[in-house]
Amino acid sequence: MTLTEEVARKKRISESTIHRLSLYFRALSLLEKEDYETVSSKELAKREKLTPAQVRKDLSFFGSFGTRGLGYPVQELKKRISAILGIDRTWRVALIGIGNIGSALVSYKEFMKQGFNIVKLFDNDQRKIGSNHKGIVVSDINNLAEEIREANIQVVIIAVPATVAQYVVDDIVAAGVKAILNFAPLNLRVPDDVYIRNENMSMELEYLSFAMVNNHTPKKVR
Amino acid sequence: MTLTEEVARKKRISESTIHRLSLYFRALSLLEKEDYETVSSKELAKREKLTPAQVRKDLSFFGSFGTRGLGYPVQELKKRISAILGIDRTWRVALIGIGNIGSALVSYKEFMKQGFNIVKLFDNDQRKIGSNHKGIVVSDINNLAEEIREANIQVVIIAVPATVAQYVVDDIVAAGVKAILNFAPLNLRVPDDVYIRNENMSMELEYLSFAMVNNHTPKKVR
DNA sequence: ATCGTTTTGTGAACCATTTCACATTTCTCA
DNA sequence: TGAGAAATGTGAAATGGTTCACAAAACGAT
Ligand SMILES: NC(=O)c1ccc[n+]([C@@H]2O[C@H](COP(=O)([O-])OP(=O)(O)OC[C@H]3O[C@@H](n4cnc5c(N)ncnc54)[C@H](O)[C@@H]3O)[C@@H](O)[C@H]2O)c1
Ligand SMILES: NC(=O)c1ccc[n+]([C@@H]2O[C@H](COP(=O)([O-])OP(=O)(O)OC[C@H]3O[C@@H](n4cnc5c(N)ncnc54)[C@H](O)[C@@H]3O)[C@@H](O)[C@H]2O)c1
Repeated sequence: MTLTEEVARKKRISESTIHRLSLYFRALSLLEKEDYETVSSKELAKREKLTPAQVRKDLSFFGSFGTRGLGYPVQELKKRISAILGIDRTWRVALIGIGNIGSALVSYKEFMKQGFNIVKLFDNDQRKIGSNHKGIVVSDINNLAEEIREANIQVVIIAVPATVAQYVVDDIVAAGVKAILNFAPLNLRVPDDVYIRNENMSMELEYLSFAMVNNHTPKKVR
Repeated sequence: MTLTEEVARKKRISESTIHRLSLYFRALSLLEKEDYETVSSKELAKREKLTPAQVRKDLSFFGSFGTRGLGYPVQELKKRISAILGIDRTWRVALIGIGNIGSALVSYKEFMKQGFNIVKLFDNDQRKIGSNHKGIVVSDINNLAEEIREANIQVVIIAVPATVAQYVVDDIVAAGVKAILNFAPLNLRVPDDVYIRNENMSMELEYLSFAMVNNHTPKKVR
């Protein structure tokens, strides 16, 4: 068990903290490009609309990375956070459903930059199977289990219609995949040892709608 | 001021509660299709991986919609929630940046179903301006302010490269738009009276990565 | 070397959200 | 009509997350 792992278990790092690590990582990437050597919790907070105390507390869960009076070393902190998030490596990703959203995702370069390499595509449409997207040939969903295992896939992105998503997930789980990012708007059943996250775009639009109709003044904006 | 508005102000409804209303709405739509007349907080909770107490508490912020011993009337509750969320009406939406993700979003039927009608498209690429997507002709970004006002746009979706997103947002804000959904991976500056939400896909992948590397056992899964 | 300034790291206090637990209501069936 | 079962609605307790406030550390200027 790594140190980070130990910490995460003991202190029960919250989902919000993890999400904010993503924000810090993004801000640090920019600061690095802008040739900053160090950055204070104040500046980091300002850039992501958070509070300095929040930044320091989040980081303190994982160690003590800063220098009092100076701030945090940009490059070093960025490396540390990427290690904590597990994006200091590459993950082998498969994408299932090469339709509207699937095709967009294949072309999304940010994923690759953060270590998520899409190396397999699957669909069940004969017109799509065999076609080439960004150098990857679309495989037949019927060969899912076999090809997932052969290609050593660790993460699967689901971009199929909601009506078939549960069947597809069942197959993915059976093939041994433990991490799933789901774009279909429904709650998928998976065993306890499989991590699944949902990307639900309607939710954010509905939040905007609620805010407008109710004149909502939330304590915090994400 | 509506009743709902009053409630939202006084009790300071949390972001999590609002997000869960979206989940309830989704579950109720399905229950309606399955011809359920009523549903208990227990069943609703099970379908969205929440607790019955959570469901009841959330709903109780807005009124008392159920019948003891019976549960909640499916159709009625669905209507109530859509009124609370402000999706019992249509919103006029413009989409800016008709690239990979933009094109996918234009074709996404769920938005329309929930009252978000994409009625305007903008881009700055001459090859795209004038082209037709799902019956909508792409406008020149240079006419943004004028056309946004003319078309009475209330919500804007941003799908342009991160490098230009701030400029685009500034123009949108100047045109009087008060609600923005942003897909570019950066924190955009907007005045306090403008609602902005970010859709950040890397965040969820990074969460999965963190979970795998750290053997994370969160209290709650979204 | 010392002083004033800056900024981290972190318990403790505070605040928000979730869960508990139960009185209350309604329904069903005898 | 009454008894038992089901399930809501909601204060109160428990838990979890954020902010405060300050001691400690490091730096730069003199
Ligand atoms: N389009 C969007 O912008 C958008 C946004 C958010 C969420 N989503 C969700 O993403 C999913 C896909 O949406 P879309 O607009 O890309 O739809 P789409 O119809 O364009 O694409 C779906 C793809 O899945 C393939 N497919 C169907 N059944 C399959 C199966 N059993 N195995 C493998 N592949 C199969 C189809 O051949 C098609 O290529 C839907 O669940 C949708 O709700 C879409
Ligand atoms: N592709 C994805 O799956 C994906 C996923 C998540 C987020 N995003 C984000 O969404 C944004 C768009 O990504 P994409 O992959 O669709 O890129 P893209 O390059 O395919 O599309 C961008 C579009 O914006 C247009 N554009 C550029 N400058 C403009 C301007 N000043 N005014 C109006 N239009 C302008 C371009 O002509 C192009 O059509 C990026 O910020 C990206 O990070 C993309």
